[in-house]
Amino acid sequence: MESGAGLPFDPIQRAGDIWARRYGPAEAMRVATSVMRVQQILLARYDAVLRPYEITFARYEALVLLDFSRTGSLSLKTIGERLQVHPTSVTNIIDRLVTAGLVARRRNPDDGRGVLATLTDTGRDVVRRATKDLMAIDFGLDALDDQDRSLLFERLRDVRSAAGDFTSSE
Amino acid sequence: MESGAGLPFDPIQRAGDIWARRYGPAEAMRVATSVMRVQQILLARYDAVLRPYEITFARYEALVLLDFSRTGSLSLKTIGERLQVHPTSVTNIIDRLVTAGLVARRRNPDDGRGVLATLTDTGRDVVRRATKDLMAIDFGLDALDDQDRSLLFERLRDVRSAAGDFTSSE
DNA sequence: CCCATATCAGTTCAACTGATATGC
DNA sequence: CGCATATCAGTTCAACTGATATGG
Repeated sequence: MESGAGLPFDPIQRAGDIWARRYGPAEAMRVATSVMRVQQILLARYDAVLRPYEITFARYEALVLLDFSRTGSLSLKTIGERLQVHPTSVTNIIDRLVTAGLVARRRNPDDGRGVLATLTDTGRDVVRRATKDLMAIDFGLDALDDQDRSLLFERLRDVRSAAGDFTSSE
Repeated sequence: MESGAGLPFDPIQRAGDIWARRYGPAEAMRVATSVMRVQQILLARYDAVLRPYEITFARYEALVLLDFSRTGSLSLKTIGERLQVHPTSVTNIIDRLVTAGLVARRRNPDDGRGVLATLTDTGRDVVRRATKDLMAIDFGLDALDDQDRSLLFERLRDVRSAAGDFTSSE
């Protein structure tokens, strides 16, 4: 992929070496910095792929969640919980998707306090096409084989679990 | 660590299962989503630890880089390259650090176009104490042992390398 | 009444674009 | 002159706080 930047050395490796001499054990810092940087790289690539559809990755994630639901609609509350997004951010994300014609808002018939976001036909088409495009670039992870991917998922799940992100095995 | 949220199931695991039935192979998507979420979790924890010092993680990273340099000073250009941050963002980050009295700006004597950012005594004290605090929480990665950390670093390095982030082995 | 859900107004933060000043 | 470095003005985005409206 090789975007123009490209230092002639690995800045995280170098920082880790200096860190180890100056501060102490550098293993955690190296992983932390790597996660930050990879997140930045991946997000930039996803946003580039999604630009033609005029959606951000955050909005794409909301569309996927809706496409997954049986009826194509979910309460904003549920969307916020699943995507771990702040209520006001959910309102904003759905606002944009409604403006773009990809989602419709309606009151929850079962609970007048709630609002349901529902995929429109256009929205369903966009999420399917965007997904195809993201899978075509392998989510920016073609450097990893399936074993690496499973391993990475599991270790990152351990971190999420320890942070109290969810509770299944306890 | 258990912040209040906490779903009764792993939302990424669940999304992966549905994805596999609806869209196809879900390994890449699971890793991608995990990276996004872990980055969010870690950043929130770092910002909480750094709040007493009134710096963000981005500003902390700049302080560390300066502390690592022989003279405690680097050109803004170098800082931007190492931290992979946009020039205007570097200006902003250094602005804040100067206002907080942690860094001083001066012209580069060797190149009048450049500006050097230099750690103040206060800045050096803050970065040392903040580092101690971050190491005390193990950078939020106490769920991983050293072997996991090395493994994670290496696989994430593969992703960064494939993205052209640096060139050392080619 | 209290609590839940969603929204609104406004703040902070960081990435970015485009234009500009200054020095090599 | 062209090019590099940094800054400035302004936009977009997302997370957040605090306040508010509405319904259970």
